[in-house]
Amino acid sequence: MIHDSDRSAPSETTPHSHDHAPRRTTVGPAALARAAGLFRAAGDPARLRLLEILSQGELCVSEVAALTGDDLSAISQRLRILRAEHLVARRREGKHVFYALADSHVADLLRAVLAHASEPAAPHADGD
Amino acid sequence: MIHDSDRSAPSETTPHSHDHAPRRTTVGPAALARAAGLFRAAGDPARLRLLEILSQGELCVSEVAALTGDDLSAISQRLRILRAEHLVARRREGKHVFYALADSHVADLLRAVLAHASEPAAPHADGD
DNA sequence: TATACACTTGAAGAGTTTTGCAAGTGTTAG
DNA sequence: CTAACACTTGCAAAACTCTTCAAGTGTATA
Repeated sequence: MIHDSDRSAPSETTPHSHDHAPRRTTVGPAALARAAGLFRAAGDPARLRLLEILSQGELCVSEVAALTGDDLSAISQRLRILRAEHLVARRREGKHVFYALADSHVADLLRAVLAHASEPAAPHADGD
Repeated sequence: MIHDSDRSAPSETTPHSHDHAPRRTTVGPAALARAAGLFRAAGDPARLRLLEILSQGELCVSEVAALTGDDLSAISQRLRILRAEHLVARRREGKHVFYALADSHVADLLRAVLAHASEPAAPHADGD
């Protein structure tokens, strides 16, 4: 049996609340699912590169295709997935369709993860 | 007809008539790949919930299992994926193995995405 | 040492996703 | 109206991922 005498027991006693929900199982199942979908959409090298490219400015599909060297269909397909998660916004102008990051939150998230990924491995004292 | 301030509408066969900054990779390709892996690891509801749980404090596998009601194996498997992307850190103490978020960057990223996902749909002027 | 406990790992099956090509939609020019 | 251009979507094959169960590793205790 587990004896919690080892250390500060990680008991779920959260005495830092009076009228706010103290024991929220999660931040909200729906929000969690949306967040997971968002991460999953961004969790692909090709799509993440697309986001990174768009973070530098609005571009139309042809321009993106020219930049990455990929097929129009492939770009469009990826953009569709990104758009489904509201990561990018679409704007039509004449024959061209311009894409850009949906909002600054996306750019922020992008910056955060790229910064984290750019850093060398975090220091680990033991077992890694 | 397109309005006055047409952003150099690329109506010709060569749509690269823009005069914006150069478009090379701002982050290294390796960083991009790491970031994608990180997103992909977090892009699963079960794993994201794990991260959210751990953001509240360090826990051992049994405790997590008790909280989520999942099998030890399942938890361990997910934790492994999270650990492979350096999202969580492991610490052994006797028979127990404690997990926690790898660093504050992860907690930050988590907060950012959950905040974004918690918001209602962003207002869209047109095309949605 | 042997046993129980806590966790980890391997492997197979099910389910989901990515990809490439071809056909389809919307828009402007003639 | 027809043609060309820019992009989007459907479909089927291939690739990948998640879950589950059984067996394996490491640690503490009798």
